[in-house]
Amino acid sequence: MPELPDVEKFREMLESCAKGRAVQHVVVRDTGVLHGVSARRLRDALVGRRFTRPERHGKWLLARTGGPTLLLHFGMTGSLVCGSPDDAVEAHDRVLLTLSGERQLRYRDQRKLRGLWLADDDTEVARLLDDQGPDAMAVDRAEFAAVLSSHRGRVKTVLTDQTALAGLGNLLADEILWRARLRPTVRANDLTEPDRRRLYTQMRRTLRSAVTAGCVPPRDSWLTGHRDDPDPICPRCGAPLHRSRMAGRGTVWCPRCQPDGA
DNA sequence: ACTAATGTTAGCCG
DNA sequence: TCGGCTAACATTAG
Repeated sequence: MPELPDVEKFREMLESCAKGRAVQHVVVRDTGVLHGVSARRLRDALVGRRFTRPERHGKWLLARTGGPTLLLHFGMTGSLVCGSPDDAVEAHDRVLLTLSGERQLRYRDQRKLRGLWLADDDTEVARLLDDQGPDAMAVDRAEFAAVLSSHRGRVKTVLTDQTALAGLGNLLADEILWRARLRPTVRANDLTEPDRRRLYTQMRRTLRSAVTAGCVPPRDSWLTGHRDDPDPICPRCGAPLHRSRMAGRGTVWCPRCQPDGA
């Protein structure tokens, strides 16, 4: 599930659920999601702290407290749940943070591909996010163009490379390229100036809608609404969509709408 | 039984 | 150094 729009939804949830509230209890039900921090140190660092305004960079969520920062990454199946301590605990609830005011935050994740990190200060936050490219929501057109021009790989690979640009995942990349009428296999540095402008515009439009929806919505008018169909059809031109594999990820595109750049 | 799934990373190769 | 590929991580659903 989690790409930038999902993580932004978690950020908004965290802000409304936890901002200003103090951590009363920390329960780690599965230490497999902790990275570089023990359950004891996590508890000692967080209990008694109050959450301040959370931030997001790419697919990372930063739960700030004014002291240490809890960093969350949701992998492919993670989510953040805000509820009551009385809610039934589910099988994949890995970490529970009980907050003042009868609230409880939960890091829920089936596959445990990523998890939780703890940074003692901003220096350590910066170190953990050191390899991240500019955030896809915040990047300006010039910087975006510079990212594309400086990579010789395929444009889809560049869009999903978190060190080049942070936030886009497999679904968003396919969706944005389809809207911009660019084939995922074209070389990023072969894009023309109009290509780059169109790609930037469509990235912004797609992100704006997806952030409003809180996910990459599988709407009928979106490519994403059809990628799991048995015989998918392009919702724009009716041509049969193509499927392939790029960098190990399933890739869907329209051979008619997204012509070979050459 | 086999495959793919919205993520990331180490290791290998050219 | 860069880009591309594969396996691995852990788990479930079709």
